Amino acid sequence: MQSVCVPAGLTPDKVEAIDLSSRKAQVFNSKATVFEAGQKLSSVYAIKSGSVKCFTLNESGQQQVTAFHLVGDIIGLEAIATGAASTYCETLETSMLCEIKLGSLFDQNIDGVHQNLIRLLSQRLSHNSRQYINIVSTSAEQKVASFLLLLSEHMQQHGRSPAEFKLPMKRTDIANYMGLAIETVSRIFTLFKKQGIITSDQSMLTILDRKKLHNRSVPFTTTE
Amino acid sequence: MQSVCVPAGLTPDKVEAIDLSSRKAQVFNSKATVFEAGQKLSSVYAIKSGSVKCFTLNESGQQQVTAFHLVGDIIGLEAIATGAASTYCETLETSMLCEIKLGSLFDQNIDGVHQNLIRLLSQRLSHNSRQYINIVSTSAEQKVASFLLLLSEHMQQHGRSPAEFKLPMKRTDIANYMGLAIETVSRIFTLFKKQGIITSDQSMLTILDRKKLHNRSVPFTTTE
DNA sequence: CGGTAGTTTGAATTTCATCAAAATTTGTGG
DNA sequence: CCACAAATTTTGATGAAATTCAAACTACCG
Repeated sequence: MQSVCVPAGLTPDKVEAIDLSSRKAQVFNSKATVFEAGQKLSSVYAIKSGSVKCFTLNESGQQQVTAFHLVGDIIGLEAIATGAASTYCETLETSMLCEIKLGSLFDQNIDGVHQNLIRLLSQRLSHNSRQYINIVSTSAEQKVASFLLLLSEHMQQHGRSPAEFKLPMKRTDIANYMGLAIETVSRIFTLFKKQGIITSDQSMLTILDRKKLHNRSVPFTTTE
Repeated sequence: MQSVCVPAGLTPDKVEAIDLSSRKAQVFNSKATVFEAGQKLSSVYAIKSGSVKCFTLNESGQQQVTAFHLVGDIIGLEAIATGAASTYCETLETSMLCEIKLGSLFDQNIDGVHQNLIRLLSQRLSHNSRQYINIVSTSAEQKVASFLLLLSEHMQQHGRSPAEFKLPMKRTDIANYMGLAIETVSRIFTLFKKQGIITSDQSMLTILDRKKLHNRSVPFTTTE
């Protein structure tokens, strides 16, 4: 998961405080487009609730998922340098996003917003690096285990249960994101279920044995 | 390759101009440690010449390469948020690095250095995203082709020949970075040689047929 | 020139993708 | 609230791709 992190020092709330004119959150239906690749973008968006996926399209229209973002994340940061979005971004469920005009972050250094933004971006780089390690790992089992643990951590950091949460994305998206076939992801889920590591009721996931899950995950990204 | 990019608006030279006291570049021998994971870091480093690899270590001492950085890159950006390096960083050859104190970037917004740093970080995110796509692609051949093209682009952006350059890293490191076995990387190199796409004399690489190489690369990351 | 590190090549094995079909879940209209 | 259709997930069988193991070969360094 790229940047499923609490943006320390630049929480959505703090950022919103900068630009009062755009503090109101907008509601997006499920599968709504937040922005498109190449689109001129002069804002970033804080996710107040819900979740989104970011992806690119190749010439034959196939998706490649590059990131999932959940509550508390800020999206569109990649567009600051060029002024244009580098990926498509679509809600995975009904979501509330708060638009933050870049001008408000750039023009004046109110309340140290520059430093906060720099820290947020730096933090995002660390998270990307960690996610990179998860993906590069050769075993599909490790990839899926690490993916679930990262989601779980994010939930915990946002005051939710790390043991029980909803997976907003389809298996297809997970598979695509992890560079695996959907069948492989499915098989690993059933394997973990049989081994009593997780259970799932519809899209609710329960981590029964965190330790075992951790043992199956990528050894480089140990936080616990 | 994470961030093999010209940091537009924050070239090493520009950044150095901020903090005159630390403008002098230091020479690092090959295989020298620039910083270690967990080490307190209050500077970033601009690569004036040479190259480095960043990696993590797991409990059994195995490396996982997370990035290569070449001339023109700035390293240590991931440490800004936490104040501590998140990876080890080692030179791949004799290199010259220029230390840039973070204080000089943070304290005052001289010459819009804040905005420049923000742009640089944002740009890095885009590059990571692109590299992510290269890695997630399922075919080993695509991974290696994309890797070579990305290196080539970086060389061009730094005024060097995009068709002929030195690979500073070992096959082992490339394989590790791409999540492949070293034998697989080797086999793909020989395949590309047999097909007249590349040649290599020792560590010098020559791209003979850029178009073919591009056809073999990941379809999502097309710049050309 | 000899020894070590690094690379290449071949053969056997494992892992994962693909294809096909069944089972389950989700969404919709009555 | 239920029934039906569509979408998604699961499961099994097969094949392709990449890893592993082993050994030979080459470059590099004192």
